[in-house]
Amino acid sequence: MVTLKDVAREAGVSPKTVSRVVNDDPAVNVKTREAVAEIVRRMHYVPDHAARMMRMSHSSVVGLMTDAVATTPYSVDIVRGTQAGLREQSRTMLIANTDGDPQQEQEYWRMFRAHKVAGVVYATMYHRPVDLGAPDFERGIVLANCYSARRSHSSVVPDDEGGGYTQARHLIELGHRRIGIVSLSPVLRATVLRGAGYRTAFAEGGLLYDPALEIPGFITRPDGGEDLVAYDAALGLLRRPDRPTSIICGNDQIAVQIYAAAATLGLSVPDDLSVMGFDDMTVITQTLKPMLTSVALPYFEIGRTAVDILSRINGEAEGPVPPQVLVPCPLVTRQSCRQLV
Amino acid sequence: MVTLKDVAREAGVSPKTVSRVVNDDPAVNVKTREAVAEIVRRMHYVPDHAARMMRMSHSSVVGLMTDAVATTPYSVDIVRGTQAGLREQSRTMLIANTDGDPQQEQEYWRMFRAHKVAGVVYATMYHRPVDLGAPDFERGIVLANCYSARRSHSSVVPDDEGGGYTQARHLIELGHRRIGIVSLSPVLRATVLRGAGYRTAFAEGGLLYDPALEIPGFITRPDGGEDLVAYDAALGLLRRPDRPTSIICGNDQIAVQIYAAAATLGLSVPDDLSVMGFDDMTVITQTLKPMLTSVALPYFEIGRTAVDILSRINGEAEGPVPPQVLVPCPLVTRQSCRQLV
DNA sequence: CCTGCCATTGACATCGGTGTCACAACCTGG
DNA sequence: CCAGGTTGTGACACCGATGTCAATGGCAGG
Repeated sequence: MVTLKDVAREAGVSPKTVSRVVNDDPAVNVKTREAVAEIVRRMHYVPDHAARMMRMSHSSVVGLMTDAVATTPYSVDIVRGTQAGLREQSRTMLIANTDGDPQQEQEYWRMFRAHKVAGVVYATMYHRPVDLGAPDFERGIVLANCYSARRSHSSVVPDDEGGGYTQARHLIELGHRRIGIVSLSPVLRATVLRGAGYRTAFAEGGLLYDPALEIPGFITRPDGGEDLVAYDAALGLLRRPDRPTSIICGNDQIAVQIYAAAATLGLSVPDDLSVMGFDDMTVITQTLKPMLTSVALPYFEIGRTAVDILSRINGEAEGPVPPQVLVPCPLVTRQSCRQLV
Repeated sequence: MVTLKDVAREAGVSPKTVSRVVNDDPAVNVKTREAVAEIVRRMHYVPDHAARMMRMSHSSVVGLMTDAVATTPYSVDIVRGTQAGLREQSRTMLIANTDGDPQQEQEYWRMFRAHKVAGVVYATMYHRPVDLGAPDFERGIVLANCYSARRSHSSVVPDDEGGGYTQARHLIELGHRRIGIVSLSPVLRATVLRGAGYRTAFAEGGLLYDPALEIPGFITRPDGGEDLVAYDAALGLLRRPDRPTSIICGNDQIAVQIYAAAATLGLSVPDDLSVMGFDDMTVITQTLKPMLTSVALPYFEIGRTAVDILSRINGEAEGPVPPQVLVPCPLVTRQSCRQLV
């Protein structure tokens, strides 16, 4: 391990001067700076993070605590987004996955303290309220994809209401007047918010919201798990005499089953039925025939924004600290929705 | 921040004694130990990672370098598996996602050095050879889901050959004699290995391998991207007069399109056609109607095993350091394959 | 009672950086 | 030519832990 002192000896200056060069302190003569910089390069000197951290009493590492990000495949994009944001500040992150276990979570909070992380992004798999177990943690905390039940922390969440609006609006603009909805479990906040979005779009388009056309595609089992019943839900909708010309899905998995139901009934997508997904899981949306039009969950952007807010909280960046940021859910148009004449 | 000294003062002993207690050094009187331990708890003392790391000149953090794990959704399970392994050693990981950019990769190697990570798990999205740009890195490196082109590092990879064998074997056991294959791009190592597995199983079952029944489901564009053409490939296979009774897929996305092709031709899965996936992306396998039988890529296990090997390399655990570990790909039976009478 | 060993504890140096402050050399304007 | 300022550099202490080694006290054996 080559240290400051080694470089200093080689360069014939004091360690402090090398430190200055490494840290871009302007109070160094240009000639000295260049000479030292050259030697730093030549010797492959890398400042010791531990020593620096010890002296400065805080780290350049940010903690990322997640509950079970991995189970919804694309929510890892929160991780990617977070990292992209940190990279610009040349920081890294320590990652901690709790699998939803409070015990593990406690453990990881302690670890974050030990590492003196510069802040924590707390991300969840579902858009939901959380109540951080009062972790006596001095640095900033930002919630990603979840929000504080007691409004004690800033949060960055997808604009589910806007997403629902976008779904409905697009179909209405294509001329659809009878729109079915196969939604997520009604207990989810996303479902409620998107419902509001649908209603707004319907009202704007002069459509009546018909509760009979909205059916849950997932049902919650007594054990807390969920069953995907979108296939049956879709059959129910599509066998009605006044069957909808299009269906809005709570997520892309539901759309897969809608396709299957349509195939079963001999209906063609999009000729006989338009289908609109949510989440934009490319593994599904780009794989279905025809490819699925969907509204994307902006996970990457959520992660990135969370980092932004974090540096504001820590006073490293200018700008206000909003209690909540809504990140828009963009429409991704593919081939599953058709214009009605 | 509560320090050793604070605890020592409070306990009326020297800092060194507190250190001994915290580190379970047996050379401490039982009474002293208990008294100090109590105060440590009461004061919420957490040892400063930076100071410890500096003194010990290595960290308890392991680096995880990935190329683009996020684009294949379930390969994040490598991350989860790695973490699960580290947790048992009460370690954490620094995560670095290079997006396949060598420049970023260099940067992150430097950072890992700065952090004095205890080792690195280098994971890739596809099972492929890699050539680490000779990072002058003293600690252990283990490759996950990839292997060293120059055999210079240990690697942990899925047993693709075994996986292919498992796919074919299961169908043969169900009585299938005409088996179509819609494979991944032929340039992938996985495709070659699984091909070998198919042949072994075919030979064992007394089947002839017919090249005309194997068609790529992905084709590589000139720009390096890939197009999913499994739908057309499947139509080709299924329109043959001697159409196969079952199809082995290179991954689950291909299976989605096989289902679509079958629906187009009025064939029912599994009555008219059995379909066997690969990867076991639950988002797909549990969503399709009927649910897809598939062979799982054991990403979680790969990550976990990599951590194991790493601690052997670093001499923290007993056991030999194998140059390569093959992790088996287990069969996950669902409803898409049927027994032929 | 003395010697030597063991169990326990503490003083001190040290890891690799950075903050503080002193100091030398060089200006600048009166 | 000098007071007062500016610029560039280094000496030194310190961050919080742990390794080394010495010191202390108790006890067994001779």
